[in-house]
Amino acid sequence: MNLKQLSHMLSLSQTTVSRALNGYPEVNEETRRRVMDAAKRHGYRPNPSARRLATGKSGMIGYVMPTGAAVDIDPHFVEFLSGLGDYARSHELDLALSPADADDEETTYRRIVANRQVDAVYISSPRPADKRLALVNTLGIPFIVHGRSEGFDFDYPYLDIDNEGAFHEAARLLVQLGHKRLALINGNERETFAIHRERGMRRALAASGLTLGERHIRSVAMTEENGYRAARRLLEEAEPPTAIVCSSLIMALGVVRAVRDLGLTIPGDLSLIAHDDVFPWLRPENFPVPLSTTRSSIRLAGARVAERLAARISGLEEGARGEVWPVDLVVRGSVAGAPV
Amino acid sequence: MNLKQLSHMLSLSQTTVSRALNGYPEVNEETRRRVMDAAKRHGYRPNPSARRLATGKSGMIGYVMPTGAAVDIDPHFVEFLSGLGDYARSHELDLALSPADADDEETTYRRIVANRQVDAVYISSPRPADKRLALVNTLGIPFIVHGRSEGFDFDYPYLDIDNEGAFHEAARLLVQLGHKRLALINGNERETFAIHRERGMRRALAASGLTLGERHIRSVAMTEENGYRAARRLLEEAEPPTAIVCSSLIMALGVVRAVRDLGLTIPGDLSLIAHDDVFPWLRPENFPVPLSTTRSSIRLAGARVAERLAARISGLEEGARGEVWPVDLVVRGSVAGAPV
DNA sequence: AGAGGCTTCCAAAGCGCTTTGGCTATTTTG
DNA sequence: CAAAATAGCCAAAGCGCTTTGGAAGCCTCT
Repeated sequence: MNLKQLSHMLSLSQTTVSRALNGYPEVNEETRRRVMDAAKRHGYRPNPSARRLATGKSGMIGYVMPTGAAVDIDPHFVEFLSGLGDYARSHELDLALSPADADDEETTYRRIVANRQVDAVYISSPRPADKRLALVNTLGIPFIVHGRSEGFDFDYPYLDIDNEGAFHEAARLLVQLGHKRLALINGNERETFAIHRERGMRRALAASGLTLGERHIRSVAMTEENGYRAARRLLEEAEPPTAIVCSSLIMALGVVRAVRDLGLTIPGDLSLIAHDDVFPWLRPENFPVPLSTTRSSIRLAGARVAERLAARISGLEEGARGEVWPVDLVVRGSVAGAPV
Repeated sequence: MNLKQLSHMLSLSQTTVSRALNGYPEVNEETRRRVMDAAKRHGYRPNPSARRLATGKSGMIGYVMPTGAAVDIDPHFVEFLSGLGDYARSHELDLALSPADADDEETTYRRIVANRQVDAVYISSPRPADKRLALVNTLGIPFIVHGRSEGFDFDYPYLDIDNEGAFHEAARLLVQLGHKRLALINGNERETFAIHRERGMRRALAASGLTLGERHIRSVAMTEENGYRAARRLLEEAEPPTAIVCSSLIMALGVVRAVRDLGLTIPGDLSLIAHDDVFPWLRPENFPVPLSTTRSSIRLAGARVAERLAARISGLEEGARGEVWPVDLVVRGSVAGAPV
């Protein structure tokens, strides 16, 4: 059932039927009802390919997905996607994942924009002065960044959590508990979120005259193994930290294992706080010692990004509005006063 | 730059240019070279929307993604996607994720097929007599199932791993080591892979005159917490199992925690084998006691599924070929002879 | 030399929608 | 009451590609 057939069966022109269905004003309300009704009854759905060709809109949200044998998509992505999809579904949007060579995403961005394959894109895990940002900004496609970049002379729309504030609070708590030697096991130091977290932690320490030595920061890919290694190195030093803040639950698994291997205990010898993106399959309260966390649902973020993208596509949202979500500090058994 | 302009600039008809570009025979080889050359020089790329409208082919692989507040996409998905994307990239295919109400995926399948939004789909986590299979089969869109279903009167193309064989081997090893009370912590019992694993394990036990009692099987969603709970229940019974086979690494985390909480040891009191889909961020060799696993890279499976879908789209693959990959049994420290 | 067959090209008709530019009544306005 | 505005509808022109149905030119064959 296509427009032609439908309009013929209603003895109306395609123009009128099209307009009736798309809510244009120049059509009699009763006619509109007739049309709407017939469309529903016959299950008419406009062909998206045709509509896309005519309007240039695709009804899709795009994501350029870096791939390659050496590239690991991180498990956060699926949770984010889950939220994004949840919203997208209710608004008849589909997602287009365009795999790209991790070393050359630009070509792919240009292609999907030139071909009008998607109405908007979202960008994740931005770095300072991230080239993708500058690119989509000049390409002029609606976009939202999940996270933040830095060092641009233009503003851009983003959704981020208050990483700096979160880690500031975490560190502040530890300092208040008497800890003097803190360490940070961070994610990739080239990503903005990691920079912000470090910044927040330093700020909290500085407020009490403490510092975060170079040897007390580890920036690594967020795997269990890296968490373990980082923790071992830290804890085997001459003056080991008495508290660690850690950028992910998965790394925290490794930290806990390291602590055990060294015959230490949490929170007796070491206090631990980790950031929790809220995975259904790994929960901080189920750690051997319930883990204190800075918590923010990445899934909700996905839904919100989808919502804002939809708003941008339909012109409801404009400008470079940034949105920063506060992060909960959830204290559980893994923190205690500094050992004497 | 579109076809019209290009053909005009070459003083050829659109027909000829189109044919030259698409490799049709009815065009002079020299003309073809001229056309190809000019196309490349001017960076001409056919508009996919137009092509799609004309041909009905979209250049996309589809996946219907169940969503909803209660639906958790499992972290395996992202690894699979990673492999899929890796292959898709090299063949200029994009992925279309269509979010669907988890209770009504049919509507979405019908929509993407009717609208010709994708050239092929893949189906994951099938169940016996899975409705999606029957549906796509009648809808007549190329597809591949990742996993297997059962109980159909038609064949279908799939890629699966030898779950039954894997768990058979795992159980057989444990039996050979003298274990008599084995338990299985499985995934959702309604999914075929879980059924196959149970079947494999039962078969191994039966071969030695042993059985797997109802109380020695737990079928749960694959989270750390569920692994913990299942293990506790099993181990707190009057006659606890001396060996557990577990369907996922994530659940195995929980099992390990339960064992510790009960003051038991691996492999002294309990031998443990888990299935490993090969995540970059959680490796069995890094468990407190290196974990024995049945191993199969889900990422490679993703790449293979993409490859076969591409072959099906272009007509290179036909029929209902099933492909079953063998699974490695990797023995590490977590298994030992049954306690005396 | 004329019929038949290739080769190589083209004009034009889709694909199914949106949108422009009218056109005809009907209503409002001065 | 004529003129102007408005409401409601339509025909037709795109959007940019593929594909159908020729057609012209040149060979080959009898």
